[in-house]
Amino acid sequence: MAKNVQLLKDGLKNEGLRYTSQRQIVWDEICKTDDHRDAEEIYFKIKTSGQKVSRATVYRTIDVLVKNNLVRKLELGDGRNRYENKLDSSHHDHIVCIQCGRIDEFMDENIEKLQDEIAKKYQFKIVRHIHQLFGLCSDCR
Amino acid sequence: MAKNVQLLKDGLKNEGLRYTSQRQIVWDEICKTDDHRDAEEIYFKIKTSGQKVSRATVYRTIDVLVKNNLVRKLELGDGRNRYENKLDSSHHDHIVCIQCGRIDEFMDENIEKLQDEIAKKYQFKIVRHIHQLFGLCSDCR
DNA sequence: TTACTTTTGAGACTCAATCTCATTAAAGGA
DNA sequence: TCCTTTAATGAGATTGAGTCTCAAAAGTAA
Repeated sequence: MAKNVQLLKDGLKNEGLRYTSQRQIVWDEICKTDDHRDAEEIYFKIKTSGQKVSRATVYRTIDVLVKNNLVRKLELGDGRNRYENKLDSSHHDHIVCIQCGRIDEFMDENIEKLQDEIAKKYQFKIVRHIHQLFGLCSDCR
Repeated sequence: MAKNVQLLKDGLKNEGLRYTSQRQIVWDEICKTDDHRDAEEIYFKIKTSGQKVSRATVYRTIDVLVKNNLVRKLELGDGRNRYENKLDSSHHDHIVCIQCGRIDEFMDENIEKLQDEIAKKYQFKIVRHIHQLFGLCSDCR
């Protein structure tokens, strides 16, 4: 856990941002699980644990963490963004069950390479990408 | 244009839905361009053209068209869904400029195949997918 | 034409997310 | 340690895309 404190402090310092207890609380909460949770879930989890961080600060802090590469933002297109810590996970994309909501992660070097080729062909400089497969998982099909 | 009328009538009939002038107006508007527009843009375009279709009906009709495979829904994760007609376009994904908003389309058979393999590996039955590359286009980089 | 059922329109409502602005609290000197 | 400066926070208002409600209007089949 001390590791997470340092990670956050360093990340903030790099951006010229201040280290605050609220930011630590939000970052700790996001580190607690490997789930893909939305901002409201994270906010209420903190709230019900008795710690006091306002909704606005939770949202603002998550943005800071995303910008500083500590948290990955997941846009599933259902109007709620999900977040996951990037503590020890490398790049991956997602495969989502439309029935039960289960989210698995996948990564394919070949697809990454093909993406780069497409970017070159269209003369785009890629900053990020979204690749999500939606369907029915083994339990739901 | 007569073709579009028939397409719509057939699509609606297949679903046991009624053919109405409002649905035709929305479908016509979506067919007018190959842009990727959001529901509000489509609504206001119809409104300023002097035709009377309510916002609720525009949204409801777009849903009907998406469900009936006449329109493709594009989720860019920015809180506004975009729509494009599927008149004569085959499946494709999108490459989006984060600076100027330009949206190009791409399609790669190899990526499609790799996706199928991933689905098999995770025992998912894929229903749809989202694959978007975000970056700077040749004019903006 | 009638009877039935779906669709429409106007505006209220939802919900995630953002904004406002007065108050609080880091951080870096002196 | 105490100031001073400036950023961060909290409470609640606001935004904006999208959905819902329900009475009125309009397809559809007989």
